[in-house]
Amino acid sequence: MNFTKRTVTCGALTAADVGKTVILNGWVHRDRNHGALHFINLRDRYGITQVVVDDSASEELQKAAAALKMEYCIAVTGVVRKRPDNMINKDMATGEIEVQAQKIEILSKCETLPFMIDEETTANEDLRLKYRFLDLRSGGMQKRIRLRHEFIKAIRDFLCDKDFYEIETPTLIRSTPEGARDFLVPSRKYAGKFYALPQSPQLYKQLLMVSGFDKYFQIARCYRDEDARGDRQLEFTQLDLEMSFVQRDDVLSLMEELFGYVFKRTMNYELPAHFRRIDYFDAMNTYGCDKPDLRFECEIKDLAPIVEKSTFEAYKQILADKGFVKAVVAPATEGFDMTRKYLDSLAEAAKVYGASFVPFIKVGENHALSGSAAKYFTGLEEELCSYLGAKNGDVILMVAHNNWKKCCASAGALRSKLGKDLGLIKPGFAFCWIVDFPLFEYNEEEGHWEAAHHMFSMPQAKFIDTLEQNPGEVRGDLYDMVVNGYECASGSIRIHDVELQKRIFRICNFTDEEAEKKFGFLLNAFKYGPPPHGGIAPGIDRMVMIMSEQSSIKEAIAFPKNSFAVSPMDDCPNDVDQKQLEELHLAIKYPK
RNA sequence: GGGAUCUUGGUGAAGCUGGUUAUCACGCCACCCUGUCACGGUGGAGGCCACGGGUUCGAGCCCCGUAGAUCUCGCCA
Repeated sequence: MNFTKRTVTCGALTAADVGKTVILNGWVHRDRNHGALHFINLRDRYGITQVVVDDSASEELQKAAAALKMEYCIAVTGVVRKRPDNMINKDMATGEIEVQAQKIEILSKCETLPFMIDEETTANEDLRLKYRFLDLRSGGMQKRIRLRHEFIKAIRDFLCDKDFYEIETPTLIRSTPEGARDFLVPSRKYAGKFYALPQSPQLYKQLLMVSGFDKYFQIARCYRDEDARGDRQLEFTQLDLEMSFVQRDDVLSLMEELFGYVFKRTMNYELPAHFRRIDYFDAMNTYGCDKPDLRFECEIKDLAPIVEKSTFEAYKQILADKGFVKAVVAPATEGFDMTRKYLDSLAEAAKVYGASFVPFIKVGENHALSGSAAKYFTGLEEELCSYLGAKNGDVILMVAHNNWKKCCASAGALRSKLGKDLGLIKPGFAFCWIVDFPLFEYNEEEGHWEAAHHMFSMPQAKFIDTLEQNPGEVRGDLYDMVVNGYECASGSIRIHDVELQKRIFRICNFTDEEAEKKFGFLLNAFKYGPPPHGGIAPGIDRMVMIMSEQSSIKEAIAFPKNSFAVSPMDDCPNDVDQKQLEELHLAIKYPK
């Protein structure tokens, strides 16, 4: 096809180009027609350039300009000229110049838009996804997709400089038990058999270690057939990474260096040389979750010592039953009233995680207490306030539960909501490591232990001899990287010993025969000189979401699915032909 | 599977304790305009207020149901 091909992009021209004849290709972003003077903002991925058609233009050119509508794709031939001094637009990269059009060619027309192409699209998400190709034209989406590209490029540059190999692993793999639900792919050649899409390249990267590729990474697509969330899609991208002959701190240091480099390069943001390391139990007790947002304080305190002395019988009973009582102090905040209604909304947030009610105490002058639970602490006013560091105007919120995790999580929900609502969150990026996770957790429904992380993580040395005696006490060489309250990477030092691996399978209720059948290829490989190894896998989409200060992972993905795992644009998932089903030896049994 | 919130011209919103002609901004169409840059001005078109029932003299508003959306609990090694 013949068209007038661009000689420059819409972001390139400066005062240095004045006098040049240029050709621009792009979309009509804004169109300001003053009759005999007509401005057209022409946009492409690189920027926006102002095109002018004035009364010196031929009648034909003026007509062509008048026919333009928003988002027409056009070619403009013209001469770069400096704008008059008082007409320079300092907010535009190309604001010093404009292009005086000599010829305008319409490359393609555009129907009336379903929504405006702005910096950020305000239309509801369903419509944005249906017209994702238009939504992606917005300034915000363009920036985020660019950031994602630069982020991945910086990762590749950094790791390749460190002698890592980028190696691809299969996306049609065998389905393995445990973990998330697999996406299955039916086999045509083998009736009744299936491939699975990988939840992660976990086993392959371990096998690569056995093969001697001692520094591996991959920008890997992963698939988990679970319900979506704000920060979770069923299809997502990880930086999958593994190294041989390393210990935990080697992996953590590498990540600190990597993210320091990447944040500096892509955002000119300085990260600390080392990220704080927090023991899993400390994180739960202090922040109420294993992915704390460290951009604000508002720490959770154990209230048991004070409650013991109080007359709060309901809570004392919970403590007597080996339960837990925790408190969060909502700091007095200018312009924010702790109304009854707001306190109720806090209680609702905590109840989601198991708290049955949330007593509160308002602190007045000289430790005067009021509120639903104040009466139980008569005589303890000063002690309570100094223990919690509560001052005049603060509100003390309490939660209790027989279950430690639920007590922590309820308090964590309070902390989290207060951080957002009271504006306690400081700008920036707060990285930390959560370390020493328990290796196993008990599955009440199934009635056996299972891996908290996955079955290939190394128990810490001091537990190895006595794993079976009390699996709940065993801590693993596990680590999560957390940023601003999001789990952004998860990793571990792996097991590389056949016997130890078999013991872990047994604790997780796999017989030797089952383990051999399902993981035999890994156990077999471990017979042939496997190196000590470990790794980590940061989530790319989630990092880009956080870096661009978004709260939805969809903002970091070009073509995401909606919350019901549907793509409204191409209407997927969709029906397939009966013939396809027959080739795959499948029959559909519809639910009632 | 559960919970919360929501659904009003193409888009985003307003619409109070139910009251007659459903309001505003952007967009769209027509015309005017020589320095705009989210241009401005004048005029115009465009709505069974998601769908189906119910209460009422009267429903965008109240009640019930259905569908869809967003967030969330469970789930996510």
